[in-house]
Amino acid sequence: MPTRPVVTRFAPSPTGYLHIGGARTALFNWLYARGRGGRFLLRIEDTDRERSTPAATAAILRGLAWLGLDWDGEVVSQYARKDRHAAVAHQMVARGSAYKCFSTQEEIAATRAASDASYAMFQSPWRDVDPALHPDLPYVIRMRAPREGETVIEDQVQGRVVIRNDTLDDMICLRSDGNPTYMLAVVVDDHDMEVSHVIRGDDHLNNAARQTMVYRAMGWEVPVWAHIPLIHGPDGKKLSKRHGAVGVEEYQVMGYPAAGMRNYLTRLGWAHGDAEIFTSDQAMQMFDLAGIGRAPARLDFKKLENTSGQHIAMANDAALLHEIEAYLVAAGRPALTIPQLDLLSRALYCVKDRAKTLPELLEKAEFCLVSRPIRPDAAAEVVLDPVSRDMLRTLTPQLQSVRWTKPEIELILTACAAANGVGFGKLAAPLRAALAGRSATPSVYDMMLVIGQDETIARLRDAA
RNA sequence: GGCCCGUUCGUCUAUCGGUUAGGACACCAGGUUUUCAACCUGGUAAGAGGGGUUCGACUCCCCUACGGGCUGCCA
Repeated sequence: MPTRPVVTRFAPSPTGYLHIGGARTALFNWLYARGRGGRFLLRIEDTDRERSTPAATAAILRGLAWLGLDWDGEVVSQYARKDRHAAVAHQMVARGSAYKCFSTQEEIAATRAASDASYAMFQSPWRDVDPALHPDLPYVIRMRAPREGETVIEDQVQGRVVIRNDTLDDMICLRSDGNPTYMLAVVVDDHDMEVSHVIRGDDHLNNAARQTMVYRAMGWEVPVWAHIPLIHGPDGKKLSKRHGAVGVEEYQVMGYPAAGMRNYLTRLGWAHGDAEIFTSDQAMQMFDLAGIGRAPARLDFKKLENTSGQHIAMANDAALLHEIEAYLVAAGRPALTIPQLDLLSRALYCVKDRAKTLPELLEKAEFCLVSRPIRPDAAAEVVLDPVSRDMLRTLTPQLQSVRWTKPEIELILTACAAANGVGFGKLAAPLRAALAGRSATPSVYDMMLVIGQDETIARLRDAA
């Protein structure tokens, strides 16, 4: 295998959001390059002018940025390189490895219809026509693909794949409007960008054979191929809208931290022994093409949540706070005030290891984010049942008419318990049953500590 | 239709001819715990089917079934 600098790339077509599968492909390329001191490039495949949109490109860039997948150099627009592609196409014609075809789409369709085998490949009647006899009409440039022999793809994931040349037709390289097709553009760009490793979805495995022909025709070095299986939905079917979240930004809105997302996606369809939870730096060191599985992997939200939770727990507090702020923006939720941020940062130690997602973390930190003093009309509140109310009355008669948040009630009950020498669990049980949701919260002690209930704590200590 | 790829616990996977087929998530049971979460212990659970090759096959070969992809002037 030739040794040249490692250069990988991610080359999405801007027709929508950044697909979760595309994100994983980008991640693999990024890990491979970054782990080997190579370069990771980004190219937008926008040769299809009908469907490419600037908004889609922006969404893709946003998605990559959120996942922390940084690329080297400028974003390359494939469309902007159309002249170069056309030049190569004509160069191939000059070399005899491609030819001008004047058949129109209607003619091709008619030929197919007249044929017995409706699946028959189209064989252009212009393949061997003397150029001197060419009409002055619009034409496409087709590859003069070899009809004998076979093309071999040495794939790092799928192994050695042999494709008979007679099963490949003369693909179009240059459209009749002078624009290149994907099949030509991708090869020219990868060559010009000095891409050494093409890591992409296995839906391109067959294409690799045709693209190899272009490399050969131009005398260019063929890159190392690695065709990775696509991601499927939980039901094993191809991932689609009906599976719910397909775009990466949806995952950001659901509150998964980028590091957890990266870890999960890396581990989805790739393994390195028993390694499960790792940082991106560790992933870069471990990542290799040999560890990529050959079968499509299914998305498993349970495992994603677990991985996500472990990353939240191991996150650096400052970084986590920033991530939370970014999450709130992405989710369209109100930003936290400075005092709230301050309180939250103090509460992190007792809430971050018990949340699977960012919104869940916020929910468990509700006790320190709610505005104080708690007012009867506060949004997050509960109405006490008679038994619980009675309990509260034993210590603080003036509390009867006030409605409290759940954590607040537990706080009060703790003081209550301390005063009566009764265990909190015993006293709180009936009340807890009456509380809707039974949402998990940090320990009362931690909550009081965070919100500065030092006096209450002191009283508890005395009682104990 | 043709060609190509794939198939180990429910899920992600380890194994690269010889293992009681391992780990993780999920699940179940028990423990710990002043709540929840966390944590600890244990448990259920897998080589699609059929032929070969071999002393020996999850590992190699063939067939079948199932799943996926390509077969576009889409990428």
